[in-house]
This record gives sequence, structure tokens and C-alpha cells, in this order.
Amino acid sequence: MKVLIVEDDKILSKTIEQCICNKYDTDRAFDGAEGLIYARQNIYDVIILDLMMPIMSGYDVLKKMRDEKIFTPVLILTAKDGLDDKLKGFRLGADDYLSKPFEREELIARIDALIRRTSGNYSENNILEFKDLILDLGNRKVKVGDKEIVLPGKQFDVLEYLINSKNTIITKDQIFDKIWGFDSDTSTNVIEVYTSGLRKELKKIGYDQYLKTIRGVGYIWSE
Amino acid sequence: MKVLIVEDDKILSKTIEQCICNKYDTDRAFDGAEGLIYARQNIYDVIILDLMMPIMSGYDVLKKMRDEKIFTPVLILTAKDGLDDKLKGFRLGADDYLSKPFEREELIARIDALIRRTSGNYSENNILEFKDLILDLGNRKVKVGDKEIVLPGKQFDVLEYLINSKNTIITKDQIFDKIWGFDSDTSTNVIEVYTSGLRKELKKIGYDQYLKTIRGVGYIWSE
DNA sequence: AAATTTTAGGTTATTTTAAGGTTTAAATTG
DNA sequence: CAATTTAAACCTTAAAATAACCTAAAATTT
Repeated sequence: MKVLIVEDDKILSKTIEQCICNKYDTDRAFDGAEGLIYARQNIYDVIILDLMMPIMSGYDVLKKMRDEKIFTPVLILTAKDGLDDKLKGFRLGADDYLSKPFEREELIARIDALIRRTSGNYSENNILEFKDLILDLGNRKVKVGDKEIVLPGKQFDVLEYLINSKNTIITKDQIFDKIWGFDSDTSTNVIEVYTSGLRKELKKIGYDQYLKTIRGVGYIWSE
Repeated sequence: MKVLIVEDDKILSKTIEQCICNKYDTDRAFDGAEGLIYARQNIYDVIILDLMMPIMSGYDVLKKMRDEKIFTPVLILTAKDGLDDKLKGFRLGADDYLSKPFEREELIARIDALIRRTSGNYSENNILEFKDLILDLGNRKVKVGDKEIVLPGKQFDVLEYLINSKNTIITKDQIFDKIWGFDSDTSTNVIEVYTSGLRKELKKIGYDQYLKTIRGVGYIWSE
């Protein structure tokens, strides 16, 4: 497992490395531009990204990364703690957020969680697979063999989220926070509507059986 | 997971509740004395405790709690941020400290960390074990080897509570307060119904013998 | 026009109640 | 002192009540 640390404060950078180096392979970059170059290699399992950096901020790095379809999970690490910053970070596709000062244990736990959440499921070229089902995130198509279904925006998002978290119960709140945003004031019943629609579509390719309801809790994608 | 919020500022109290309510079950107390009464139930996984409160300060509550051998992890939450206060809090047995103003993410992270640090029984990946019995909280499955039973909502909750408190007698009231909520007006006979159902299911995997009745008191999970 | 959201009725599973049976321990009796 | 009775606590089951979920269709937004 490789972790990239993008942090201009050399002392902190070293500290982080020492925190995690006996669990992960680490590389370090000391400003945003350098970080982006490293990130483009697309070989890291997690990127720890500081926000406040010279030349190119963490935001810029993250945005460029996502624009370039590099979806390595990113853990934002920063002294900033305004809600706006957090929202901006998440909107740009950060996967988690940790404010300084932080604890060793927490950092490790979050990296672990991030890897657990994200690893193993996505194959190289932005494709998510489950058995013979193929989710192409590039063109947002869902295929099994030569059969193909087309899912409108959020339906695709929900499916992607569930498959990417396979074998783990995802609560309705989690789905809601992830797809609709925790500050959305949509009624949470949309989730039922969407899962219902999703099942209907999945049935066409014989994959509706894997989306299961856990009554009182949420949903799970599993065999 | 239940969290008690002891905070006299009703607006802040509500805010905290909203921050964490989709992740934890919350109860609220609005002064120290009330907080202590709640805390004595000994059913919470974490107590968020404000320091500056009328009638009885957070310090007093914490001190009394520890005197009475109630070791629920406490997260001190306060506007004070002098080192002295922090030291005093820790000396009295606080487990963590967070200054206002704080952020949702950080609060949640700290609560999570606290639970992780203190609840010893849970292994990293959210799994509770007893001998060969595995309670997977991620997908709410109960397994022994390749045998598996499915427990509906509250049945699973009761089992989790008992196993997590193994070798300790849990009174019916504690189970009731924890799973149903102290303000529930369900008849307490449900607990018998649920333990009965639980035993029936556990029998299928040969683990019903560990759930024992302590007549006149409650139940215990032990060898 | 397509995607999203709300509404509302139907369906299913969980939760609760209630009632009768069983165990336990203490009180009473032979 | 042993056997029996009693009463309280607990167990079990099945039916009733409730809450959660599903789905189609209408309304709304983009």
C-alpha cells in the first residue's frame, strides 16, 4: 500500500511519515505542483493532502486530479476548519477530512477506513466490476455481457456507491449524505424511489438480487 | 450507540444533537444534576459534557460519576481553553477535550476515536467476537464457522449489547433504556420476548447456553 | 423532455401485546 | 425436616398493531 504525503511543512510531513511508515509505503511531495506530478502516476492507495501550500493549493491539486480522472482517495489535512472549506473539499471530491492537530491513531484509522472503502473495487481504467457486471464510470454505462442498461444520474450514483461498498450495510443516511448531500432538504423517501427504480433496471440484466434491504437500517450489495 | 449530551445552552445542545444524530442515538440533559441522573443509568457509550453549567458544573458531574464507578468515556466540551482547565478535566478522568467552537467532523471523529479507544471488545473492522461467534456490525450478520443466523433489528441490538458487556450482569432496565430508550412506554415484557427469540436463534448455532438469566436482576452473557 | 421529487396506497416484516405455561424460591404444612 | 403450596419471576407463543418499505403515478424541477 502506497501513501503520498503532500505537505509543505517539512517537519509535519516527516512526522506524518513516521506515524504511518511501518504500515504503509510513503512518498512525499513538498508543494502542490510536485504533488500533482506524483499523483498523476496513479499508483497511490491514498493521498494525504494539505490545503495551504505555496504555488498550488490543495484545492487546486484535488480539482486538477479529478479533472484528469485520477480518483485516488484523498484525505484532506489542514488547519483550516471553517465549514465552507470542508464543503468545498468534499465537493471537489475529497474522501475524508482531518483537522490539525490530529492524533496518530486517528490518522491511521482514517487512512485504513479510506482504503477499506475504496480499494479493490475499482479496476485501472475507471471501471467498477462485480461478477460479470461492469460499471463504466467514464461513460456511465452498466453492462453484463452484451446487455446494457442506462441509468439516469443519481440512479447510477447510488449503484456505484453500493457496489463500491459491497458487503457493507450502507444506511439510508449515508446514501443520502453521499448522493444528495447532508444539507439537502429532499425527503429521504427518494432513496426508496431510487432503489426501487434501480432494482427494476437491474432486473433486466439479472442483477437485482444483489441489492438487499436491511430493514430499519439501510441497504447492502452482496451475494 | 448512545451518546448523552449534557449542555445547558439549549441551542448548542440541539446543534450537537443534529451534528451527530444520524450516526448516534442521543439523549440530552440540560444541567449537571440532570446529567448525573442520566449518566447513572450507565447505558451510554459516550457522554459529551459541558463544563460551565448552573447547579452542578461539568467537573462536579465528572467527579461524582467516577466516584460512583461509572466509567463511561467523557468528552469535555467547553469554551474554556486554558491549559489548567484541560489538566483539571483530564485529572478527573475525562477522556478527551474539545473547545468551542468546534466542527461537526471533528466532533464525530473524536466520538468515534473515543469509542474505539475505550470499547476494547470491538476489533478494528467493526466486528465483535465471542469464542467462534462473530457479530459483524458492518452487515449485521451473526456467524459461527459457516453457519449464519439472521437477527432482525432489535434482536441484533440486544445481542450486541450483551456480548459487548460480557461477564457483567445487565439489568432489564439497562437493556430497556439502551435499546428501547428510557422514555419508551413499551411494556418491559418485550425484553423477555426478545431474549426468548434470541435464544431460539442462538440455539441454531449452538450458542444459546451463554445467555443466562439472573433471576430478579437481569441477564448475563458469559461462559 | 428528461430527471428528480412528492404523494399515496399497498405490502411486508418487525415490534408489541397479551395470555397461558414453566421455573424458582420462599412460605407453609404434615 | 421433607413435602407441598404459593407467588413471583420468567419463558413462550401467536395474534394484533405498527412501522418500514415498495411502487406507480402525478407533480415538479432542470
